[in-house]
Amino acid sequence: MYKEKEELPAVTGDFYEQSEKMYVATDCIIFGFDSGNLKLLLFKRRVAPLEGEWSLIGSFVKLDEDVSAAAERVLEEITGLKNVFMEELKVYGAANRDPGYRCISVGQYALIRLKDYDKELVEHHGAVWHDVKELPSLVLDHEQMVEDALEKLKQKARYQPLGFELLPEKFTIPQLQSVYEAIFQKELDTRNFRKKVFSHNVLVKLDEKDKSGSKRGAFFYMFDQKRYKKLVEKGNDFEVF
Amino acid sequence: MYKEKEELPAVTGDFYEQSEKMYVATDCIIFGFDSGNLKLLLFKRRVAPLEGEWSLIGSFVKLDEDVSAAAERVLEEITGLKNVFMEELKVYGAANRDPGYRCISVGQYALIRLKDYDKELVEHHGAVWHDVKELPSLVLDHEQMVEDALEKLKQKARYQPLGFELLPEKFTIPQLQSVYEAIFQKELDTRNFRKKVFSHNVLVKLDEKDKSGSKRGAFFYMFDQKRYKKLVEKGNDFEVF
DNA sequence: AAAAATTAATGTACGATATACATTTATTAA
DNA sequence: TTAATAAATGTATATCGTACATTAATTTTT
Repeated sequence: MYKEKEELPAVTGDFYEQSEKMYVATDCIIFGFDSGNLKLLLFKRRVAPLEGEWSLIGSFVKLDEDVSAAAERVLEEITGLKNVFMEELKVYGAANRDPGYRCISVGQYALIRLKDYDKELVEHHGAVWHDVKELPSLVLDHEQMVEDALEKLKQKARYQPLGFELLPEKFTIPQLQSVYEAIFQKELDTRNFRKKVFSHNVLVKLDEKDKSGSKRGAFFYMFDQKRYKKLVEKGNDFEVF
Repeated sequence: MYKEKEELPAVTGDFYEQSEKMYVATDCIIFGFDSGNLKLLLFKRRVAPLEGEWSLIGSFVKLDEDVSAAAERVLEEITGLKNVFMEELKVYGAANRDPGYRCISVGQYALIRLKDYDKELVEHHGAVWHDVKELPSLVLDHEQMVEDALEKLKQKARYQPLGFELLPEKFTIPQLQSVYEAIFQKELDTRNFRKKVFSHNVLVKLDEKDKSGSKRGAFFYMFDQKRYKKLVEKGNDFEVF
């Protein structure tokens, strides 16, 4: 027999010693929506290294903490929000991505309702909302993360009802359309949009109107989570859009 | 001013000390295709811990190594193959996923041509191909990884020409259909399948026939990478299937 | 009180695509 | 020559995507 350890150093699953530490971090790409535009929450670093530079909001993953929990912790620390839509984007694992340390980062993107977050907390951390069309330079590979997140959002939003995550519970159809126009970066036809979103029977019309946007006013709607879940369970692999 | 470090422990991006090590690994979900069935390459552990148990093939990520490079290294060490389709699946980051150590794993799935790999190398590592419909129990969260990979493959294969990665360069339409039937886990209509795959003009018909599967023989085709890339560049967001 | 202004809401016709479905063809083996 | 086998092909229908213009409700202005 051959000596297993020597001939099969890496794939056998037994541990070898690493002389330096490997760090694991998570960075959050936090999206919001306001007056027709997608917004991104960025953070101006107030300590070295990279003081004064804009970056995403992140943290190291603690040794006894799930990676997803780390991202939830960061989000809550910055915005005060729990239980919002958040999902893994991608691992950023280039050996040289962070000069000086070896650190991989798990990018996670979140969609939040701009009305809900804790403004004091955000300001206290030096975090600021930026229009995604006018972003400053970001540290490290954070610009890549944002680009990837925008692309993933575009893809996912076609088959999962993500638009609703960016709006208040009560919203109007013109508002919803505006969200999707921001995500897909193109204008949509009003009539076709309505046809599509109504076709799934997951919107509940309310009696109330939103008069802030027009003289006539637009009816409020709510998204029916239960009915949506039933559709998914039935294996309905439908396009929300 | 407040003391930044105390009040903002985690989100400022500066380093705090971790008392124990965080390990980063990668596990490869390696798919092949043979006689109508999807196959998965599994590895019977020959050393403690978990000796004798089946697991995916993995490795720790080295300190000076990209995460993706680690997966490529594992794949080559096991199969002798380079430059095959491989893509990140998901991070497995539960704090307690590996008893004893804190280790996160980046799952990566690969699609390989069964004719190409180095059989001696595979056997030498104690790796064995299993039909995905008859898998043994796997260690840790590896069963979850396989399930996730199968689901992702199903999703991705609709919009990206992944089926070709599992076949030899020259293949017949019945073979190709068989691959997609294995991926989607359902039977497809011959006429509609042909209509669809030919509609994109990315298949090149050869003069040669494959007589192994029938008396009449089926013509060989090749996938035209260049023409496919042109379509993608034109922004053609088409369903391969 | 009437008119103007503004955004919300609605329907239809046409083209493209998905789906369901049965027969003929090429070749080998008997 | 016949039988057997899998490969190859076309059409009709339903569904869905897309393009496109007018009317309705309400407030503000005159």
